Amino acid sequence: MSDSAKPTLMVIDGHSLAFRAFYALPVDSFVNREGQHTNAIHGFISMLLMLLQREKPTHLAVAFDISRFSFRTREYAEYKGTRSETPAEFKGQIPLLQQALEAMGITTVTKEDFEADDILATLSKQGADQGFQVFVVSGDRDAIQLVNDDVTLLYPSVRGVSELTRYDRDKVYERYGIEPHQYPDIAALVGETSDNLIGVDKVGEKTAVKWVTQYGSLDGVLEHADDIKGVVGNNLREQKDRAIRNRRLNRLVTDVELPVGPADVALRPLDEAAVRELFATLQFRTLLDRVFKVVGSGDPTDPSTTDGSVEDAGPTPPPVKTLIDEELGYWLERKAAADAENGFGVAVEMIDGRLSAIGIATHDDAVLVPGGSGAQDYEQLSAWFASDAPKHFHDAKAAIKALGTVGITVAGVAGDARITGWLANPGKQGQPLADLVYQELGEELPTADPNQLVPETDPVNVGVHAWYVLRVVTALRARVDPTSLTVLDDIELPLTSVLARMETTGVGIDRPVLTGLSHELGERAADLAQQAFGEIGHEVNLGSPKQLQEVLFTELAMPKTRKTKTGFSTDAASLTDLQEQHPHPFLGLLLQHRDATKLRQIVDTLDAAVVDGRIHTRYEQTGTSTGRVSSTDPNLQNIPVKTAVGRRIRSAFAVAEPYTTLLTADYSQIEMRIMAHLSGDAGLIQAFNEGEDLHRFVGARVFGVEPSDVSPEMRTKVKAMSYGLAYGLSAFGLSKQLRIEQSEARTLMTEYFARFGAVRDYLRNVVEQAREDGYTETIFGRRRPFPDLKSPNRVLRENAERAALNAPIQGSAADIMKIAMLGVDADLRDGGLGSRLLLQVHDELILEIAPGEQDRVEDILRTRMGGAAELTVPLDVSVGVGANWEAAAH
DNA sequence: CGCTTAACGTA
DNA sequence: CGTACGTTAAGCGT
Repeated sequence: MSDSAKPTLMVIDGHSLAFRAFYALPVDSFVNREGQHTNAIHGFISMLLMLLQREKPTHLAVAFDISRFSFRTREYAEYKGTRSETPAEFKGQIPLLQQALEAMGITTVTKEDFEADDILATLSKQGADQGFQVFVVSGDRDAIQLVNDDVTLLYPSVRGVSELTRYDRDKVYERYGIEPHQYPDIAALVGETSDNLIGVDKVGEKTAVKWVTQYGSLDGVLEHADDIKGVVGNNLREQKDRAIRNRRLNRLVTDVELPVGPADVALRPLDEAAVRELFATLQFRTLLDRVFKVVGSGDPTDPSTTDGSVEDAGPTPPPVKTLIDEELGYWLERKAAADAENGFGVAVEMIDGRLSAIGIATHDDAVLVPGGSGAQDYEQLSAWFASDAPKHFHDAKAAIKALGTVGITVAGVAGDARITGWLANPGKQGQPLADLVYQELGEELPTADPNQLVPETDPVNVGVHAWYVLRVVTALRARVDPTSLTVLDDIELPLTSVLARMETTGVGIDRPVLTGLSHELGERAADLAQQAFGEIGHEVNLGSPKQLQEVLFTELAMPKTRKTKTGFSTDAASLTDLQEQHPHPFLGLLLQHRDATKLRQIVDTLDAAVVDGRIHTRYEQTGTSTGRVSSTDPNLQNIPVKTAVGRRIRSAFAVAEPYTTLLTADYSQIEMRIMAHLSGDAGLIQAFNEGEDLHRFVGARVFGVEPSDVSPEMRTKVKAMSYGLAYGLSAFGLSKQLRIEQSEARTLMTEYFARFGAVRDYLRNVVEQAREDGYTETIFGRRRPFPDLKSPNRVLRENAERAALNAPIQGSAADIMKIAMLGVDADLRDGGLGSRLLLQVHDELILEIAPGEQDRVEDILRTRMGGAAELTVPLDVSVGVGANWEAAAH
C-alpha cells in the first residue's frame, strides 16, 4: 500500500498549540463584545485549517491536558514547577476552543492523570500499527521520540504558529544527528528547563549526542560512565540519578486507555448551526468562511464535505395528504380518539401576508389544508380549532394571528416549541423550528430548495412542519425542568392568545399630532444646526460621531473624553462633562440638536407605522432572557416620557371611536417591592406597609432625619441607590450617576446597607446560590442559567454576577405582570365587556375603555394587578384615564 | 447591500 | 465599573 492510499491520522496537542497561538497573536486585538479573549482560539483554528488543507487528514483528534497535574507530578512534584501560572486570558479560551472543535466535527480527547503528549503517543502508535500515515502536531520537543517511518512530527517554528517544521526521520537526524527514539536519552542528559528537569551539569546537546551515538543509548552511557574523563565525566557519575529520573519522566506513555482509537476519529460533517452561533459570539467572520470552505458545510451532498458518511437521518415524515374540509372532519375525529394525549402539531404558512396552507399532524400522520377565502370553507376546521383538542405550535401567537385572518379562533394551545425552547434556554431567544429540530432530534428540517424558481408545496410543506413541531415539542417538554413547565403551562401558553389580540387590535394614533411634531422638530433641528455651524464656521454632519470628533478634539482642541472602540465618545454624558470643563456654545447646540433629531426620528418612525389609523406593534414573547416581553416594529416600550416634547409624542396615542377613553394602570415600585419580599428586610417591608413615600422613608433612615426633613437632594440620592441596587450598582457607578465623589457614594452605600442589611445579604445570596445551582429562579419558577459565574475571565464573571442578581427581580416582576394580564383579559372577556388591552410597557398596561365601563374596568385592573402575587408587601397599582396616553398618565 | 458601532429612548 | 431591551444613522467592506 502506497502512502497516498493510506488513511491519514493527525493528532494535535491542543493545549501546547493554543498556548503558542496565544503568544503569537496580540491579546488585545482579539476580544469579543463580551470581553472574552479569543486570540488563542483564533490562532489555533487558523492553523488547524491550514493543516487540514495541506495534509488532508482523514482522521483527526485533538488532545488536551485536564490539569497541570499528572502521574508525573505525583512522581516528581517539581515537574513543570517552573511554569508560571497560566494567564487568565488564556485559560478561559480552552473550553471555548473545545466547543468550537466539537462543532466542527473534530474529536477532542482528554485523560485523567495523563498529559496530552501521552495521548498523542498512544494514538500515534496505534495509528501506525493500524496502517495509518500519522502526523503528530505538538510544540513539545518530547514528541520527537514518536517520529518513525510512519509518523511525522509537525513542530511550530519560532516564527509563529503559521509555520511548522516537518520532522521525519531524516530531518531529526539532520537536526540532532540521532535516531528519533534516542531523543529522550539526549534530553535526559541535557535536561529540559521548561519542564523543570535539570540535566547533568556541563552536558549540553553536543556532548549528549556524542555519548549517546557512541554508546547507543542512555543505559549504554551510564554503563560506561567510568570511561568518561574530565569534569563532565565526574558530573555524570555524581548526577546520574538526575538523568535516570529525567528519562523516566520524558518517556511518553504509548498505552493509555482511551475512549477512542484512531479509527473512531474520522472527520465528521460539521454542525453548521453550532459553528455559526459560536463563531458569531466569538466574532470570527473571515474564519467562518474559511471553515466552511475547508471543512465543508455539513451537508452530506456537499462535495466539499471531507467525510462521505451520511448521518442517520432519523424517522421520515409520513406522506402528507391534502384534504378538503369535509374529509378533514373525519380525519380529525378519527385521530382525536387515537391521539387524545399526544395532541396535534400545527403549522401554518403565510405567503404575501395571506394564509396559504395549514398543516396538522399526529405522531404518524399528517394532512394539509390549502388556504381559502373565508370561514365557510373551514367549517370542520374552525370547530376543531375552537375546541379543546390539544394543539402544539412553533410560535403559537403567529399562528393564532394568521388563522384569525380567515376567521378561525384558536383554543387548546397546549404547546409551543419556540417558547419551550426559550424557557429551557432563555439566553437563546426565539430559535427557528429548524434549529430546534436539529438540536432536539438531531435531524435536519426539510426546507424548500432555495434555487427552485417556482416553489412547490410538495414534499416540503406545512404538513411536514406540523409533524416536526409535534415531535420537537414532545422532546422539549420531556427535557425541561418541572418548574419551567409550570411557567409554560400557567403563564406563557395562555398569554399567546392575549398578546395576539393586543397586536391585532393595535393602538389608535392621532396622526395630525405626529405630523405637527415632526415639522416643529424638523425646523428646530435645522435652526439649531445652522447656529451650531455658525459657531465652528463650517457645516458638518452633526449625526456623525466621526465628524464630530474631528470638530471637537482637533478643531476646537477640547480635552479627550471617554474612549470608544473607534475613538472618543461624543455621547450626551461626555458632552455635558466637556461643557463644564471647556464651555463652548457649540456643545449646547449640539446637545439640543441631538435631542430634536432623536425625537423627530421617533415621531417619523411612528408615523410610518400607522395602518388605518392604528399602530400594531409585535410583542416578542421569547425576546428577553429575563422573562419580559419586548416590543418591535415599532418598539412601543421606549416612547419618550421624561421630557415635555416626549410627552407630547405620547399624546398622539389616542382613544378612537367608539371607545371613550384610554386607561393606564401601572405598578408602583414593583421591583423594590419584590426586593422587599425576597429579602424579607424588615425596614423595607415596613416602608411599603406604612404606605409612605418610599424614597422619603428610606432617606429618613439613611440620613437619620425625620421623613419630613428629607431634602430633595437626599431623596434623589437614595432613589438612585435603591434603583441601582437591583442592577448590581457599584460605588463607582453611583458616584458617576449622581456626579458625586466616589467616597461619598461609598458612604451612602454603607449607610444604606447598615439600615437595610437584609437587602445586601439577599443580593449576595442570590449570586452565591446561582453559582451553586447554575441558574437563578423567579418567584414563579422561571429559570435562567448562568454558566459564566464560574468563568475565570473576570469581566465575564462579574457581568454574570450583576445579571444574576437582577434576573429574579426583573423576572418576577415580568411574571407578575403576565399573570395580571391573563386575569384582566379573562375578566374583560368573561364579563362581556367591550374594553380591551392595547399595550404593555413592562409595569404598565394601557387599555381602551368602552362607553360606561370605566369603573368596572378600573376595578378589574386593581383586583387582577394587585392580586397577581401574594407578597409580604402590597402590590400598589395606580390608575389614570384620559383621551390619550399622556392625559391618562398620573 | 449587509454588517457593526455609537448613541439613545424606555422599564 | 448598572439590568433588560429595539431602532436609527453613519461608516465600512463587499
